[in-house]
Amino acid sequence: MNGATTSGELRAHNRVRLLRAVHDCGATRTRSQLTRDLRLARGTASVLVAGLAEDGLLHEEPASGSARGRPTQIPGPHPRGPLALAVDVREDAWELAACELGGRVTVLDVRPHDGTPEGALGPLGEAIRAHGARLGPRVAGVGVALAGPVRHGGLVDIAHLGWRSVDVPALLALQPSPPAPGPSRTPPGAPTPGRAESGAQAGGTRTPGGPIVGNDTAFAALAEARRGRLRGVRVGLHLHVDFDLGGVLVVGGRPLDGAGGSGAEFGHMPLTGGDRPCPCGATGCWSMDVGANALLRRVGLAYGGGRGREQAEHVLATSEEAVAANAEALGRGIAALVNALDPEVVTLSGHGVELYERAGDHLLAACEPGLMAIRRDHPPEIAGSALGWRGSLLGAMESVFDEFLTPEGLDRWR
Amino acid sequence: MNGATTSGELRAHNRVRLLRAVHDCGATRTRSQLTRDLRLARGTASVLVAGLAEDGLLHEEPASGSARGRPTQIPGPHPRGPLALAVDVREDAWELAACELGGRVTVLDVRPHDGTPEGALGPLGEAIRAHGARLGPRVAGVGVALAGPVRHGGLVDIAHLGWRSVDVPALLALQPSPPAPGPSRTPPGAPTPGRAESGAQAGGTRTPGGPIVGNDTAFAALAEARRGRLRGVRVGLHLHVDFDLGGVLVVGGRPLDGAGGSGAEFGHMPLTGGDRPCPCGATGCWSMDVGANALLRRVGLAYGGGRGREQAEHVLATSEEAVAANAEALGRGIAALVNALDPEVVTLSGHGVELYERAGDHLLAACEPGLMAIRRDHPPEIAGSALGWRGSLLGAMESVFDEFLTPEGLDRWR
DNA sequence: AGGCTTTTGTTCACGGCTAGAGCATAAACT
DNA sequence: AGTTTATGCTCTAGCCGTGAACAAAAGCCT
Repeated sequence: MNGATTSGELRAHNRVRLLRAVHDCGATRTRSQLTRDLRLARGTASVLVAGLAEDGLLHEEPASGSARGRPTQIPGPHPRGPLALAVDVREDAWELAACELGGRVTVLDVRPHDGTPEGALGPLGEAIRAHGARLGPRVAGVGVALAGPVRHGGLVDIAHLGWRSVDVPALLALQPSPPAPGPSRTPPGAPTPGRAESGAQAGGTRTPGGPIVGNDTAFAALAEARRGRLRGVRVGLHLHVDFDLGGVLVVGGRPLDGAGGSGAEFGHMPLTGGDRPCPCGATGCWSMDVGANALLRRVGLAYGGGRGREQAEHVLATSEEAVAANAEALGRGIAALVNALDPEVVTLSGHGVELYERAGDHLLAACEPGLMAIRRDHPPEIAGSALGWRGSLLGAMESVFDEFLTPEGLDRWR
Repeated sequence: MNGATTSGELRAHNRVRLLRAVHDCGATRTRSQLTRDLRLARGTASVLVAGLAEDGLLHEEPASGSARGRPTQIPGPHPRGPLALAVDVREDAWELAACELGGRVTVLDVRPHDGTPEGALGPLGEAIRAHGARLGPRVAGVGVALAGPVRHGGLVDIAHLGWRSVDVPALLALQPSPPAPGPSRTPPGAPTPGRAESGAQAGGTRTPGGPIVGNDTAFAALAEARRGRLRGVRVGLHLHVDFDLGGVLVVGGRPLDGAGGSGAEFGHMPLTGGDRPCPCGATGCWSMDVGANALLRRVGLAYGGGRGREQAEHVLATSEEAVAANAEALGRGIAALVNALDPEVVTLSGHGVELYERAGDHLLAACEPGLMAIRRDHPPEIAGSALGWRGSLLGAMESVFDEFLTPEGLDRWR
């Protein structure tokens, strides 16, 4: 990603590499293993670990198993080290968790809400601020997953809930308060040297000092890339089925966000030949034919507005026909995307896992004829998510650590 | 991209950065400008330039304009420096060129061919070998653009020409001959330390020691990203219209290739609701409705097989109706891709430029209703390519320099 | 139990790298 | 002709990772 050009940046770069390695393996590997993984000299690793422990970023504990030589230690999260606050906001409830380096999750709060921006985000903001005050400077950042396209700056649209350009950071009241008027330490005209200027995040967008707001599908894909079925996969396609369908390409371990921050919208391509108007404003979107809303519509029940999760699950469990129709629509769209993008693996999360388990044959049968001949020889593997419904929350965490585990992020730590 | 971890890699990394900067600016910037661009100390730049000149990679010439202080020099290609051989193979002819660092192109040969693999690639291979022998060790690599999906290893399918798994490196006879039996300097079991193992290229695929074979659209997109309208654009969409339609996403300056090397196939998604079987094996592909073949079909002329370029150009110039239909199909597909991927700019090359000039209103009118409401506020700019029909050739060059301008690539230079 | 082997952590001299200061150079400006 | 300005060159200082030598801490063998 980056590249050090001076000796000083070298050190910073290797600190990041080491912390990232600890985080990515879930704090399971020993110091000597990490030394080999990163091709460091033992002396270098020694200095790095000592420095990071000194800075309250790492804490070594004895490895449990015992081998032949001198016992090694396992670097893990420091007891007073950085925490990522992660939130998954669904159409009907939200969940808030604190995550250590390495990925251990502690759920702090789960609450249902009424589907309005204020009803959902007001209490959530309070909860975040309360926990933030308690945890103090340990909070390295806040990541928020939402079930709709997110534009840069944190503006969110959830068409079927009636959210239009909802300013999530503002409603969460997590914007840093504007600088108080009066004498300032730094003169107003002074440039801020060495400050990273990119606000782009893999799967999320950040207002400076505020939360990283991202699409749930993109975050689920990010988690899948780091700790799930897409780990080590160079090009993967992740599809998240909830009330509707989200899809995003994962390249080199990160989901692609678009120019405006909202790129995880494969669901809004007309891949299944339908002509039904979509709440998004376009027509015949793939997303109209896959997901809980499509299941409910298929059996003639009311749908939309983020209601009916139980009913949809009932349909999923009982209506062979509705499930097959959903799976077929899913398969046809997958074929189109596989043609275009040639992913190595296609992963399904949310209801996608059940759709694939219960009607995988329908899915594959609908996929096959849509593939180019050259794709049929080596079609991508289609697999259920390894993370289930937890993906979006984990992805929100990863987005925070992605920003923290950089030379600039670490610079801000104490 | 990469990241130095030791002091030695640091030097290699900075050598690459400097050469890349020279190449990317087309050898137009002065040494002092480059020093500032790369945030190097003047002393460091001095050492680097001297080293690169010593190695026959760079040659400084006095800057033409004159300013106040001591005159500075412009680093450019060394007269005996590396050359990229670049080839654009179309359905009916090919073009071979030699390219210096900085991007100056010297066309070496242009020849029509009969559309068969042997007829096209046999003479081309001869030409490449002849020029390769003449230029000797200056040849840093060979890049070949082809009008069809390219799988890793250089297997190419051009459905409408009847090419099926054509082994391009073999037909070009550019595979390195197997090592001669007998005593070898390096013992057979000895590992090759520090050797890069990835064969993946942005927009191309390489057999070790052989040419980099890539899709023409992907190469055109690569060129557009480096020297055209997509320069500096984080997420762009490039569409190349020739006999049919190719499309690829450009992220961070490089077109996305898929897992198997062939990712530039947005043309083979069913975006326009057609049901015509496509030679690719799928049905209703977007590519059926855009391009020279679609124009010819529209007016009832024979099409396919890579024939009829002149007729298609005539239709393009005269048939308002056929052009409008093409432009509308193009617009509808663009809307779908913009929804899904949120590009900052959409660029058109090949016939796409003329389609947009002659029927831009039809294109935009067909695009608009397919967009999500949130995309309509800030739709991406749609622009003709800055490189015209030269893109694929230039992209083939860039793919060679992308591989050469790495620490490993430079290591192999003398 | 005691010595040996194996593996890892620690320390330190060494070479390589870039930054930055000071000086030399070469043009334009006055 | 002297001054100003921008750049190139040279050298020292400081930082970094390497790798070797040594210390430490466990298992293994007799």
